[in-house]
Amino acid sequence: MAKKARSTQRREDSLSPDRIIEASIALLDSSGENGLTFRALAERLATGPGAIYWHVASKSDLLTAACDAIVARTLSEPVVGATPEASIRALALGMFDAIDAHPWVGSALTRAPGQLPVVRILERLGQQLRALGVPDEEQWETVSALLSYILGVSGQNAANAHFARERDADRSNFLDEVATMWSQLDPDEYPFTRSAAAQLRVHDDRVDFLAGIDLILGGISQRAAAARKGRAGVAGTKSRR
Amino acid sequence: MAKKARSTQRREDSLSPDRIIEASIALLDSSGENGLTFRALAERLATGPGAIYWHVASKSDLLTAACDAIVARTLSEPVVGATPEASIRALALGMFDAIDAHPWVGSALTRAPGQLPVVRILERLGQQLRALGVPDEEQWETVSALLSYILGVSGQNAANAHFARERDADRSNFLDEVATMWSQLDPDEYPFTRSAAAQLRVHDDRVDFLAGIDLILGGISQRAAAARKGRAGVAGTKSRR
DNA sequence: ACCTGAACACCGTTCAAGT
DNA sequence: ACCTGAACACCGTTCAAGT
Repeated sequence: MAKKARSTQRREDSLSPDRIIEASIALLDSSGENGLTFRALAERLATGPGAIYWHVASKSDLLTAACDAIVARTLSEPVVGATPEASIRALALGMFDAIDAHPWVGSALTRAPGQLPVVRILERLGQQLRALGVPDEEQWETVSALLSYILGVSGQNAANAHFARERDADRSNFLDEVATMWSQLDPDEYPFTRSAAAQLRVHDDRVDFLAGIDLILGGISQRAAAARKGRAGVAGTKSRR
Repeated sequence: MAKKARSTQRREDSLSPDRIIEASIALLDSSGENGLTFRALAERLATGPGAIYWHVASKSDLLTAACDAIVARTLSEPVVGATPEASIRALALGMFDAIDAHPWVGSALTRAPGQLPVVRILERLGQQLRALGVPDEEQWETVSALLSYILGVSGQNAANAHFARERDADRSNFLDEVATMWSQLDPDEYPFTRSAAAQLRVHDDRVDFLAGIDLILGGISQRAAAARKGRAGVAGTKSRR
């Protein structure tokens, strides 16, 4: 057999960042956040823990890279022809579903501020806010609000999934435990939470998530309306902040 | 010397959950999230790691308890006579400042879903939403949105502080690094993020945070206005969702 | 009832040594 | 250039044994 022509030919099963990331995703999906271990990973890749460090700088980098792979996949469809509001909703729901499928992505996102996976989301949101006509000076705080909300829900979802895994391996079971705890709180001190316990049992995370996005979008459009009115009416009276 | 009268008298320096929690807070404030260690804690309390387990069930319980102590302190002032909106703003800002002073509280909150510290915040928000006249069926999703946003910002702040500590011990230095990274992104793929890099350098977290709260409050009032209009006008046309 | 501290079963990371 | 795997410096948690 003549040797292969390609000069950078490698053994099919040799290590590479991509193979390591794929194995990490598989491990995280099957065993949760603390299932990702250099030793477990090495076993899965039929190598030693040290080998992985040739391709990857640290565990947190690896987690961020795995997270980024999921985010990039999720944001891959461009969503043409929709209104900016619809695009933001679609983008947000896409992220929600991705985190629902891979809860560890939620905590990875909140632990990688300003890193590539977060930037991908920021960019998409920002472009839609521009399309929506949000004035330049308000774009940063508006995109920050949307992003914080999305990351907040992500983190909560991840934490719920993590707790459910640790405690009883069932998620609705865990929510039920929390609801029971809430309904046993002191009625004088926690009237709202007690009544909310019932809602907690029947709520739909996805619907609640979208309701929050709509609330923020509503705030954006209200602010835009106020700005229009301000421009049309008398000078600077009643301006914001 | 006659022995003291109190029957449950203990050595002044004996262990108690409270002393352990205070020592934990001191440790977390001075050495960050992973400064809290049973060995370091034991040394500070002049005892062994095993002794702590007599009073505390696990590390995550301890972290939640420390977090709860800060949250309870922060929410202690009742804020009388203010409008519901102003109360929500004050409450949110209080939490923001507390997390700014104790960044580890941010990540502790996001890792304790449905637990006491989160419930305290939920309750206060919920009571103000009732005062605001948000209808019963909308209270849950509204309070969820506010809470997710607050927790999202908390988590981001905690992550920023954590990263800054790990990398260069200076926070604005870290934001500068991120801003530089953003400004070097591909202009075609990341136009928004590149232009946002400038804002990142000069922004004020606290102002941005409040702007997000105002956006959500705006969405709430807009929804209320739409509901009033719907009731006054023709039947169910233009109803939400 | 409360405390001690050694021991267990793990971690991430490094690094001399190999190919 | 890439891989091996033992070793280092940690962890949280348990538990027999003490007072």
